Amino acid sequence: MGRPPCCDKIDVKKGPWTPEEDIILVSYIQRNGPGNWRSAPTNTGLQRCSKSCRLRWTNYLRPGIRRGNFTEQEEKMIIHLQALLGNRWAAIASYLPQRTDNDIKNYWNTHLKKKLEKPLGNSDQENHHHHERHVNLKPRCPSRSSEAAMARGKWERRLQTDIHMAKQALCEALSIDNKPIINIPDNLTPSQSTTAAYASSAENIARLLPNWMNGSKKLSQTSSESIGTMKTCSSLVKKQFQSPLSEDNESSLKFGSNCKVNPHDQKKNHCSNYSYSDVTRSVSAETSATMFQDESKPNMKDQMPPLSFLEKWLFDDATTQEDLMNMTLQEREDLCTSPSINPRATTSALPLHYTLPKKLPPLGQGEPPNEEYLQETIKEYGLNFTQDDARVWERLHGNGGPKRVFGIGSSDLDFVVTKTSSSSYGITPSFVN
DNA sequence: AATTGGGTCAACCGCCGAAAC
DNA sequence: AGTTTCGGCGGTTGACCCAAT
Repeated sequence: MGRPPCCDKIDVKKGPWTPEEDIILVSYIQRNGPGNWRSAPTNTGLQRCSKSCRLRWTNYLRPGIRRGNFTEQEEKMIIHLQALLGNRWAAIASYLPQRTDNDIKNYWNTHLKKKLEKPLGNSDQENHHHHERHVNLKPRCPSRSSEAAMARGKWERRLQTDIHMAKQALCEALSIDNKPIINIPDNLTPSQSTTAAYASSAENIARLLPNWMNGSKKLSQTSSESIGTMKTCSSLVKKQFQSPLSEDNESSLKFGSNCKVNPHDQKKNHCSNYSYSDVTRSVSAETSATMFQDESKPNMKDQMPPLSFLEKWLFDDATTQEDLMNMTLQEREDLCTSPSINPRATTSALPLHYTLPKKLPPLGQGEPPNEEYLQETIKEYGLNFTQDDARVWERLHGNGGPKRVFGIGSSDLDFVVTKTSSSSYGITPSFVN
């Protein structure tokens, strides 16, 4: 005997998700956190398989997702990373925190692949050759020995790890200044960046939850404001969740007066069917991103820092790339831990690479905040710290123990729903074992 | 106005390793 | 230890849109 199945495979619904289904799923995730997909269909009454729920969340509903309008920088990064890593879209997506692997894959298949195959103009041609140089690194030639291929595989993995480590170090170092780190291209206004139907996930959630940020015209500026708006949202969600498969009267509550929405018309109407589009604009992706913790995407102070050495390397600068390529692993590690890049690195013997746990514990099972951890964190940030620090946690507990998830509020889904802090200290109990 | 063909992208499929029983 | 499912991933499909004819 093995595991019991998560859902009845016979009555599973397929095809596009309806807004009602989205609401049900979002509500469920607000209560239970992402990760427990197995129980999602049974607990919500959704006629979807767990896999479909997970996919819907990770590719579409998850906050912090930006859709469409790939910037030139993103495009270059994808091209370079694809050349370096191949079609490992999940790995590539980990360098573009706001993009899903599915989106990147689609964008590659529909835009970039063709673009690179086409004969190009002068400036593009350089990129093309540049790209080809990378592509040619790949072990395509069957005459190559398997040892060479293996060595290359190892080298790629090491390089990937190194890049990741360096990026995180840079993220950490640069985010200390509390600079705005969200990476919205200059040429896009907030509304432009979310013009597509179901454009940003913040928009999605707001669409599903009309009072999501009710009463906060501006972006939430203080934590109390955020809490207030979250309260509104939360109570609404609770209310909705009590009768998720409700009839028209409730769906009109959810979607406003024009709520007879055919999902396939959404693209046409560009959200005009929804009465809360203005409210939606007041929600930054960043704000909403902190309200959920995704289990598959490292939050790691999520966004990219300003153009870094590594980004330069990823984008254009062949010289820089060669420099990095020529570095030994040790040298690259030194770069990552250099105090000039990461002032905090000197105090830590721990690797900067921190992998987020894949699962969140069920509500109520998180451990209480650890005193030692709190003291260390307060020492590091003062009393007003608002984020957990995995590095501190790991320094105190090593790799064996339970791991703390980044981010107050972001990982504390219980808080989002119940509005009661999970701990008297105000930090989240989001541990995994 | 009708048809056609290419572009786009959400969602499904199948595989694999890990986890649960 | 063996079986079954889950979760994650990459490849693919098919419905929809839109411009060209």
